[in-house]
Amino acid sequence: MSKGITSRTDNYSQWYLDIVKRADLADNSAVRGCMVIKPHGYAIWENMKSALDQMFKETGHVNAYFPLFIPKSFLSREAEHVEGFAKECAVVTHHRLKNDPNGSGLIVDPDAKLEEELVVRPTSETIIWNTYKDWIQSYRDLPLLINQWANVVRWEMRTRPFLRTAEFLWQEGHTAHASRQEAIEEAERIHEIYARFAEDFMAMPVIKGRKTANERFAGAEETYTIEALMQDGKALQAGTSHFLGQNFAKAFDVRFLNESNQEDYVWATSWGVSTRLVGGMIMTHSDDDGLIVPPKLAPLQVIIVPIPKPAPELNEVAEKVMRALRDKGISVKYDMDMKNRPGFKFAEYELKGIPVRIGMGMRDLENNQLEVARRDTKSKSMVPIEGIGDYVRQLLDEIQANLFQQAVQYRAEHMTEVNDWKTFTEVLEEKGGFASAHWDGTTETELEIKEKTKATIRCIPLDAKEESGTCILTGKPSQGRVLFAKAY
RNA sequence: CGGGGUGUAGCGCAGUCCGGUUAGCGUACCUGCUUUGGGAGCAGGGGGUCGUAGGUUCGAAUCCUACCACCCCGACCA
Repeated sequence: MSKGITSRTDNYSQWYLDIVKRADLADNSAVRGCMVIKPHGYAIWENMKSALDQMFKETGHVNAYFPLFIPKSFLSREAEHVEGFAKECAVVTHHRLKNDPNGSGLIVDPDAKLEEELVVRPTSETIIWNTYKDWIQSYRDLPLLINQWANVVRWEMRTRPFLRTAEFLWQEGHTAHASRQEAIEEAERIHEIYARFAEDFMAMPVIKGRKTANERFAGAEETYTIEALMQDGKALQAGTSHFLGQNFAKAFDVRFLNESNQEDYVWATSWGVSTRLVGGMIMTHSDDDGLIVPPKLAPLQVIIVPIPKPAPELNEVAEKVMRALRDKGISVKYDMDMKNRPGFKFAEYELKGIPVRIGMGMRDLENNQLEVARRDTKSKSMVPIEGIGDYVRQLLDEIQANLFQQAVQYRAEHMTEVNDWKTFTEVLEEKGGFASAHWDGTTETELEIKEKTKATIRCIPLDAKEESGTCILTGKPSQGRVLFAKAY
């Protein structure tokens, strides 16, 4: 495209990289696999963060902070957990540098070797449960509902901005409960919050479901997931919430006395969403002209562009319009830049995904009206200055709703029930999206299907109806459909 | 880690095969003038250890060796 964005049909992953770059969301950094999140990208994450944080607080959670470094021995306490993460850990082995005696700059001081190596957290279950052991004595200390906003490191071989980076930002909740039931309810409550956040704020429809044993979090008894569908037909795991049973309590010896003075291990959950959501947002809504941000997450909701350039009469009206919008809780900026012409600004703000643009020239003022353009449909209308606040408020809501509706429709069109192997492979290969099919419930079959089609079981939907059928691969009996897709 | 590709100005590239004055183009940047309702025009100007380190040569962006980084496609993963 003229704006330097590869079209989605030509090369979807290049399009994605172009959007990230041209919309000023992130840069590659000097460190392999790690990105610099630029102000515009970070502002979107901040908006996600504050909405989620509020939802967590409303459900009784509090924030805390645990160390970046985890003693290596902690990681190995829970057998499945260590197996899941061992392959992608950054390890700190020394604590000092010194000048190379041979004069070739700094070297690691061999005398500064750590007695116990430290792992840069890939997730914090182990250090947190080691701490909880000291905090929990009785059922009166429960439930313990803690969340932390942090960075984590997973040494990925292949990275993509936001979707998979070696270091990423996220929140991880870690809760402790007196009963199995209570912990399961907590995991479900958060699952629900994630789904609501994705749909209400990101305008990204998600399917709520459970992971199969094979796809489950290392160390969990049950993993709940929200799965979204991207515009290229691939699925994105957008958030997971885990019921951890007593696995970590046993590994870290976290016991409590219940009301009948009996000792028991506590029940645990953990749950997280990450900067990956920014990638999900991009791939759910954006088009070949640039980024599209749902109004509720937009760093800036409305931009006012003076035509052809700032002038006293225009500035005065802009001030008035901004007051009217801010009264309605809308974020707005007036572009006072003298350097660029309107056409340039239009393109630039479209690239950055500002939901609404107001164009304002002398001709408009004479008619007491403004040109209001919406980013999602790119349509423009002339709107009376009087009542502009209410108009834009309503327009933003409409944009938010429209983005969601479009995504819902896309997903509906890419949700295919299939009953035979041939159609199954064709759907996955050509049409993309979710293939809803019967599965015999075994990991062997799941792996064989992955081997043959590159598709995985994204989830067992919570709302799946009971329906007997036969496995798409083996023909063995099945009690319900699961969702297959190629995934990010 | 396998297969392929690319490293030359902030960004995008040509030049490399076949070594030879001062390394070039677009864009962005700076100055001035004219412009201004969908990425303005003209003129002038600044900006380069040609990825890094060795080697060959009178002479290397160009040839040789090693290394590094990034991108694409696989295997692994949120």
